[in-house]
Amino acid sequence: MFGSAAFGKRGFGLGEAALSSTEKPDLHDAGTGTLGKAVAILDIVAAAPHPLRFTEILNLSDQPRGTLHRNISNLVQEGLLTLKRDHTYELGLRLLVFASRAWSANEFRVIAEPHLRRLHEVTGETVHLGILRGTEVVYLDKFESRQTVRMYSQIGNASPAYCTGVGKAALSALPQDELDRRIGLMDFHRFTDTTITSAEMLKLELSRIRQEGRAFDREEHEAGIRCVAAPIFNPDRSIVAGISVTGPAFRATDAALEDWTRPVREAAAAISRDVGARLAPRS
Amino acid sequence: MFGSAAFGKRGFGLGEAALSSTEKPDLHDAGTGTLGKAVAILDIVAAAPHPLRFTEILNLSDQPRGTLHRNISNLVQEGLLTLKRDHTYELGLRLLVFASRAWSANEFRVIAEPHLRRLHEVTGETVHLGILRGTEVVYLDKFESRQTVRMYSQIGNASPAYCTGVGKAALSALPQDELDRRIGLMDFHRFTDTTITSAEMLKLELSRIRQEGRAFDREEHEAGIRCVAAPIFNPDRSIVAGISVTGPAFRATDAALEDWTRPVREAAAAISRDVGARLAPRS
DNA sequence: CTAAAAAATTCCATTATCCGGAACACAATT
DNA sequence: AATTGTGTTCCGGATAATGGAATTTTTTAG
Repeated sequence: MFGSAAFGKRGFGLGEAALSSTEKPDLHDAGTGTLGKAVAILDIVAAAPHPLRFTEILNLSDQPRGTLHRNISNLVQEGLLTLKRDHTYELGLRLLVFASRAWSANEFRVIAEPHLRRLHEVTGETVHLGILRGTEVVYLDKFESRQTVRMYSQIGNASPAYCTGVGKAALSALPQDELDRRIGLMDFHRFTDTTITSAEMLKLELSRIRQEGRAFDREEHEAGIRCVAAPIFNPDRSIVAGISVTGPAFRATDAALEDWTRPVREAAAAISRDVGARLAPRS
Repeated sequence: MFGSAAFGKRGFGLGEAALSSTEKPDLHDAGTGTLGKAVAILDIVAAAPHPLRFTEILNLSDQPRGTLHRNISNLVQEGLLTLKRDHTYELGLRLLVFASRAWSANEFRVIAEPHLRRLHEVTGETVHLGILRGTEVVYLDKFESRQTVRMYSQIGNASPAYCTGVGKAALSALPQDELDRRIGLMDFHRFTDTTITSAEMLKLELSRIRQEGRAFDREEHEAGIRCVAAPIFNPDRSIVAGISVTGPAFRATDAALEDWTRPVREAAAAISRDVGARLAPRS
């Protein structure tokens, strides 16, 4: 299987980000000048299931040979891309260095951290924090029940929003027009037999989530994994995220999910509150 | 039209990387064209101890207002930088997404992983894998003794090579001329009272390390932390890295470090061998 | 081992793109 | 209202990116 190629294209961060209000409705500007071309290359290399050679990148990109070669060379020079001895390319180490800082300095994450920890202690299960970026959820933090699994395996991962608890919770906090816009960009793919596979199903599910204030994921993304999630957002919706308690199906029964609902909601509310207070326009 | 001399300046990754041979001793080339300027901005934001505003970045960079503003806007648009509501900038989420892939797909790391795990099981202590990048060591992987500390806190971190076990081990594997070049770029800073603070001291230490085939860090970087490390490298030195076993001073006594030496050296040798075999020019 | 094909890299005239000084908004401060 | 500091936009000009084609290197085939 092969993740749908279509990336969101545009940058959503925390600030201006989440609801891109005054955006020209062009959904197809393929690259903001030179930098855009460079990032497009990184995207191609990142999305590939195996290390790519020059010509492979050439075929996947729309840049002419000469141009592409120079752009790649620049990326290598900057340490964002690496040319290995076997003539294949890898994402560069410098990205790790940047990401390390991006993570540890991220204010939103720092604010949420104590609440995550508490939620983990209360439930004893794995807790995730994810933030909405276009139509995907990017996992920002995680507290694991059993630490046998490695952390990096999840943080920074981007999953489709429509089939994860955190993603659906976050979507439910978007204003209607913005939500519709994003749903329009989605590309529904069936991962399991409970996966939501149409805009209609998703909208129905979201209205239920809005009413109940919590979202479930009953093996919609990965078989054997279930969770409850709740939305996090600040007053002007410039930050839209979610938090979840996850467990293996045999432990995360309907009853258990019901039990976790209150603590998850409370943690989410607490984070929303703190974020509203500490990341206000003027501080 | 002479061979080589191809890629220049800086890019150190895995491939051609590690010994960048024919380079002018430029110390601070502030930007390879447009991309270089963009990365320079990311660097400034990453290095800052607190979130920066536009004017602060302006003062720290050598780009004129108009130029800087446009470059920053492009970065924000690409999701590599985030403009928050309080007018400060943060590194963007997209860096996390890229780094997640960069880490999980990194061939060198994947090859080393089983050896790291084994070393951790044998010693019962924390094990680090770091790769040399210029004058710094970037930590690529880590197996912790007690999993209470979070992983991300170390992976992707870049530390000066001269004051860490992994760094010194790696440096010891460089050819003399390349080593001299890099030492010339170093900026010695005293972290503790055992920190190496001059090129002479470092060279002396490195010759000892080369003889013994292992490097110590006796609280040179951080008080209370000691380790033994061994170098990893492939035949042509295009990959230069190190592996270490680390512990708190009270446990990592001289005797303990001596005990760990053999397993560390063996793990390093095994990784070097595997890397030589699997990342050969022709595969 | 040699020949042929494919892939990777370099070249260079053209022009699109980026540059950057300066003017313009927009706050916050007095 | 005046002032200062900060962020954003403009636009002619120069630089740096472009991309087609030639060259070199690597790989495959004979």
